[in-house]
Amino acid sequence: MAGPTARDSAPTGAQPDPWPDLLAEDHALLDRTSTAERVADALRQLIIDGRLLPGTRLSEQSAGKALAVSRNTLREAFRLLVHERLLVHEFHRGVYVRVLGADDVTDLYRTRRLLETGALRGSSATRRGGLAAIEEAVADAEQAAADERWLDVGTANMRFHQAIVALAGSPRTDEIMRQLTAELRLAFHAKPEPRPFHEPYIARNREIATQLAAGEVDAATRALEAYLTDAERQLLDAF
Amino acid sequence: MAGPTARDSAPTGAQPDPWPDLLAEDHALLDRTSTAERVADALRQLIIDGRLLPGTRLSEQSAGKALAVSRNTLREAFRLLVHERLLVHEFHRGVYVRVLGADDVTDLYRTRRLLETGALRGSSATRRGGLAAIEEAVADAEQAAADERWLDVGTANMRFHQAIVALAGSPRTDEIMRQLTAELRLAFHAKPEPRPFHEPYIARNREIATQLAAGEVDAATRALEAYLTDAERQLLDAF
DNA sequence: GCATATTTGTCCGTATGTATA
DNA sequence: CTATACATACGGACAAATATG
Repeated sequence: MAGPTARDSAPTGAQPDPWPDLLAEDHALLDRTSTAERVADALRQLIIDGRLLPGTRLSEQSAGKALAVSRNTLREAFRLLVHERLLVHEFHRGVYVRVLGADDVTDLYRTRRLLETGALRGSSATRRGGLAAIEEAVADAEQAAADERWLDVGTANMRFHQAIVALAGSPRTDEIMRQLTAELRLAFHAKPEPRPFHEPYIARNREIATQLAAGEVDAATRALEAYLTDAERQLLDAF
Repeated sequence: MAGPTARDSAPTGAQPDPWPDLLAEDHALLDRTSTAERVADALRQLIIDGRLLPGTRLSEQSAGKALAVSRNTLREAFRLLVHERLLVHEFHRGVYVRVLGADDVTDLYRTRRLLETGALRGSSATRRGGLAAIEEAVADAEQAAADERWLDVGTANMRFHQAIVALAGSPRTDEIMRQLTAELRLAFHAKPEPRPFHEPYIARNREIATQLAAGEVDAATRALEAYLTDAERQLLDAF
């Protein structure tokens, strides 16, 4: 699998290869990827960053001109993002940045609870590298809060939860969690006050991280469940 | 949101509307959907049914001719299925029906364990309708086994697990599980002997269903975990 | 309610780049 | 190395549906 593109025939000099292994991996370098995927990446980032707000219409013509791609290519990118639930597609009417409803928030937290508490329970004190990632996310959130960079606090908080799910050691679960958090951003961007949505949870993240480091998995799981319940209610109250 | 397409103005006659609410919902009727999605549905079904085996190459030209759609439309459908991991896309080489590796099987079962046991734990004796769906899936599997329809046994078994996850009451979780089971079919189709892969589990499904009906959630969870461990090992032994 | 303009859905032709016999 | 086949990406065309005046 994944043909290594063998480069047996080195140039017959003594000089070592000045290009270390940039090939042989996936790397977005030198567009070893389709433009549709790159367009999807760009649009996804715009949505996650809140520069394309929920409800915004993305016309094929204007978006295609802005991104300098043809309509066909753009439509392929749209399909990907619709599949990720970041866009909605209304037949013969175009695509829009998704607007979450209260039921979406409820469902997102239900799914998160399943994944996150399951990952905690399953990782019985193992996986030391995973704890390091959790610790780092908490530290980043604390630093960002000290600098009053509330949006970065939100990003670090999400990295914290991503790191918790990573304890399960499953690439597919990681990918599922990535999509859920991207979708959750839509709810955050609907409300323009980042500070009260993120600040209260820094201390609770710290507490959970400490409990995990001490091997108190059950306590950490209960704390995480309470965390998710409170965060969900806070988001729902905004509706 | 989700514009209800209000039909306030009823026709002013005494006659009741002969067309009950076919509008106002999603409805696949009268192709209220794009051809790309229909093509994706068709291809997905072909893969799930094993009529397109893992490793098969799907050229744009021949597939487009067979399905009578243009290459552009076909490419949109390909993007969807690649995103669902049923196809793989090798740049400038085309798309292929995915071939699972041992690591994929391991990861699939890791994720299933997380979802299925989590759904069981979370559904503390609630949701009676959910138990009915579980019971029905088990009964279907038993009937199919009696008729020696082993492929249908496999389908019913998967419905059983889908019904377990449905206890979580989350549409997103249901959708995730759907994709996982579709992906798992790829592993089954790699091995052409359906009977030994499905038959041994019918009795175990029955046991789990009985335990659930009796409210013995912990026992059912342990039985389900053992089930998944055994099924995973059996698939891995086939490599 | 009607006529028009705009936008999407779908297809086709084609130039370019890439992989493979 | 060349030739062939194919994927990539673009642009144009037309029908169908929707939005607008």
